[in-house]
Amino acid sequence: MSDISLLARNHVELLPAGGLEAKLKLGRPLRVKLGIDVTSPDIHVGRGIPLQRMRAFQDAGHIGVLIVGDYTTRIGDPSGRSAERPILSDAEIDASAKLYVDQAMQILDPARTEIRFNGEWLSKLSFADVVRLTRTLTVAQLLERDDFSKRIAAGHPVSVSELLYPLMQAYDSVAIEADVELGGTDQLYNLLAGRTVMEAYGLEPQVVLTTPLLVSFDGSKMSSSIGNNIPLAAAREEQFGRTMRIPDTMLEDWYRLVVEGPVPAGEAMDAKLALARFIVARSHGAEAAVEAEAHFTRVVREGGAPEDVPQGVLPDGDPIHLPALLAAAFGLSTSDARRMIGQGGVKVDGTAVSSLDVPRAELDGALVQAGKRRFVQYPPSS
RNA sequence: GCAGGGGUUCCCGAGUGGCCAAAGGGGGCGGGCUGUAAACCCGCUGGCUCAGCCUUCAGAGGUUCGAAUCCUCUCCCCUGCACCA
Repeated sequence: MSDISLLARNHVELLPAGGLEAKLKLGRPLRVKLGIDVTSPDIHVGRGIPLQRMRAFQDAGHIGVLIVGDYTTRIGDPSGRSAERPILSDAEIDASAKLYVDQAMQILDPARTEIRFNGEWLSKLSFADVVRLTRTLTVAQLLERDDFSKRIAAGHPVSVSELLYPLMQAYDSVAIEADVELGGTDQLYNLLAGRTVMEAYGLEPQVVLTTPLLVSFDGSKMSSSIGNNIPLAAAREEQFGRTMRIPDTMLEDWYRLVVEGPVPAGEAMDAKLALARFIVARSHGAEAAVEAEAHFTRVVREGGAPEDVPQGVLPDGDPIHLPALLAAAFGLSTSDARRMIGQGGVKVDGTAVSSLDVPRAELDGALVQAGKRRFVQYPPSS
């Protein structure tokens, strides 16, 4: 019925050995779980990789169960110290969850996806239930987690509530009776904790399948907080440009993990362009990919202005103080703008300017550029 | 609770009375080189119509001509000890 090598393509761990084969022999659609954190409503290409696995299971007739971690997010980090886990309002969480699901559907098959909010069951646990849950793991087991042990070794704080996160995630598997749980390799600990906890609750433990973390253009794993991400919700030009930033040496990994195919023969440049088109097309459609490439060619490769440059309005006065103008147009500080001018990064109609005050006539009807990518057009006064 | 050690600009991390808007690295930005990149080279990196001025070194007071640096209190973190019906 299902080809295991296809389902488990690119996996790093597939545990326990033979577990997936046994599950498939049950002859019913498997419940394949993937948990998502809704702290920021951002799925990026890297986080899309486990989703691609879920899609493969769906295509083979199984059910994808997407767990929205609304409750986990709602609790937040009680110490209030972590910027990564801000406490969000219910409305923010709901909005964020919706965006998240929309993005996930770029990759998933909606007809075979079940969306569940973990508040559904976590909010109903009594304190006694929570204590029962905590009995399923020991402190030593919790501290085994690399992340915790490293932070402790480095003298960084680990709050007790953080120790509960793996337990909450594990309980999700109990609640939905997961057959398989997917995740990045960074989730291995949590996924395995899910097995232990499921067993303690008298369930058949889930099979654990981890996928590699996608290394981004800066050489570290793709992450929203680092800012090296390519969000599935990002604009077409942005997705295209960010993809083109990856070094040629990463092409093989990206093709294997994202496209799930070989790198096309020929120039690295062409392969990268094709990759960028693939990513944009998946999120925005084939036509968007063509437009994004045209934009990239014009702005980045040829150094020209984009097709639709935002219109600006010149302030009163003559001459015009350029730092203030740039600050207003591009959201810079005037100090920043001054630096850019001083370094020859500001052009008016293609010519670098060096003076801080520019006669109004020179700006009237001019195209102003700051750096490579910031443009503003001032319409001629009549 | 007690005893030590800490909290520095986006991040890491120097600085322990003036030469400090604060070393160095990372990241980022601008320029150059180029096939997009990467690599490499140069420069910049708190704010302000900027040869000057203003606001920063957990927070609030204080000492001093002068404080990131000294003192007091507060908050937070770490380590050890103690507590643990």
